Amino acid sequence: MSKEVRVRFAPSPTGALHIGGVRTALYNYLFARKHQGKFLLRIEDTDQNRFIPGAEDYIRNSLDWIGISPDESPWKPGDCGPYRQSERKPLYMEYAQNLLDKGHAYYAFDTSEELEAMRQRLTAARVVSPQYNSITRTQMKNSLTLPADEVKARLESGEPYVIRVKIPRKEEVRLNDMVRGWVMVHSNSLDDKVLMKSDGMPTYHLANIVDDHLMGITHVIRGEEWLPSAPLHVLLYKYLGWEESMPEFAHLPLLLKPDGNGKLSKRDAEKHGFPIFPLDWTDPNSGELVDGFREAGYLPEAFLNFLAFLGWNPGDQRELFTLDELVEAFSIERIGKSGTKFDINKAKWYNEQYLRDKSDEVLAEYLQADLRKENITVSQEKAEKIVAVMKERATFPSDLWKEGKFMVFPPKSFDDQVVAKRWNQDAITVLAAFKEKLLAAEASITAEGFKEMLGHAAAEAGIKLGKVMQAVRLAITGVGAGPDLMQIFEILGKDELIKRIDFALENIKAG
RNA sequence: GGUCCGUUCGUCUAGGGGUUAGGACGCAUCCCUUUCACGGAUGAAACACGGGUUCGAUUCCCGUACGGACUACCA
Repeated sequence: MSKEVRVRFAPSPTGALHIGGVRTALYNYLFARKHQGKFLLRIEDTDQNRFIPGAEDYIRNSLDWIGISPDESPWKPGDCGPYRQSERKPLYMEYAQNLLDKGHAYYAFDTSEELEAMRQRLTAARVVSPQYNSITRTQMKNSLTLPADEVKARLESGEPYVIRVKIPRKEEVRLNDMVRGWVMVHSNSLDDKVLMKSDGMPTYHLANIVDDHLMGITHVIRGEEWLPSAPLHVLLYKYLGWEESMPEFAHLPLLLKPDGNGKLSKRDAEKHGFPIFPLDWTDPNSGELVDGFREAGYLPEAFLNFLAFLGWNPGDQRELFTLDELVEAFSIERIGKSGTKFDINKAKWYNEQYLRDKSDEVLAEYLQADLRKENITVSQEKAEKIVAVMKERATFPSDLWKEGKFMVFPPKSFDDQVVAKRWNQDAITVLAAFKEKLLAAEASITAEGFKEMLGHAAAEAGIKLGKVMQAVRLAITGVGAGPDLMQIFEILGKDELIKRIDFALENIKAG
């Protein structure tokens, strides 16, 4: 039996968690659950300049919202803590030193100005890729070019330095990606990446290898943007002597813009008017608010289902999956290779499916919440009746109220087009007759009863009901379309109907 | 520019040497119906291009084109 599967989601707390990040987290979660493994969350906050307060909570809340909370995290530590890289700072130097000792890394003292000068020089010399590598490092200020005693002196004097990996000049690095198969790259296209920064923090490259190793990570599932640096990571595992336990890699296809091409970005959300972040986020610096799926009315189960299908499919024709069903069906082999354009229509469709699946009782709660905001009180019984007839046409819970206001408020005006087309003497006659019947009727009438009464009113006047039905709807709701009218009658009740008929008869001008 | 990755209906995708190239969203038409919606039915709609390999290629190989990612003391 192989060892326990352990995967991690490792976001940077630099702002709102992008939807692509949420998907990465989801796939990690699904993979872990599928294999009875553990899903951990590690905060990659080695860049202290980019730290944004609140971002960590945002990540936590986002994952909680869709029900994929990590088994181990900063707020639920397991045996491999701490789970924030900033708190693991003392750990990394040991491994950098190990690399230094083995000759796989070296000290570099170049200032950012010197680095910039080097790049400009190379660019001017038309070097195809100006980088710090096996060629250029011979002309820079580092422990490979400087005399040993000078290196020692610089280090002892407290001069800032970084530690760089020494990439071999000629070596083929290969890795077997679970999504893409064998990927090969020549070491001469890699550069001597910084491993330890001058502030004593590791860079992502060192930290992720050390932490994944220490945390027993078996599979690294991350975005495709990491693929180019994966060979470096493979090299690092090798140099650290961890080749045997190196995790497997799976690089996920990117989420693309809905129009044209390119990576999905915040701009697209603004441009198209739909969210690309799970929850609302207020930038603490600019105060700018970006919309979240949750606040826009997406149900977590719909969002989850939608997200799961962005780059993965079960191989059969099912579309609707609960989290548990996703776990059951998930496999990395079924993740696609190509980038995925973001289609908000599909997300809406998922939302409609899940919305309709909810009980009237639950839906009534959404309605009641909206009603409370407007200081309107209706009985739970009535709220449930309203949502029962409204839910077939709602995309978001807020539509229940937005589209169903006539259930509470009588119309003040009437749709001109419908008036022009349907409002005529027959309609007035039937409505008047219907009102008379209502006046004489019992207090409580069912939809069936209303239908019968209205039918009689029309028949007695010698008018076909179908001819005036829409005019009746107009009189009662103000518009020409909506749910079953008799159901509406039942919800409104006899007295309210009489009032509305009176108002309509007095206020609608014949077309 | 360089390195790497990718390319089936508008979109998400299934498939994979011989298929009427399947499904879903969206779109259109029809049915249901008191309207709209739901639901049902039907339809339009795709293998980027060029060479190979092969009896046969959308499928395998190589190019080309196009797209993307990466190319920081950011992750």
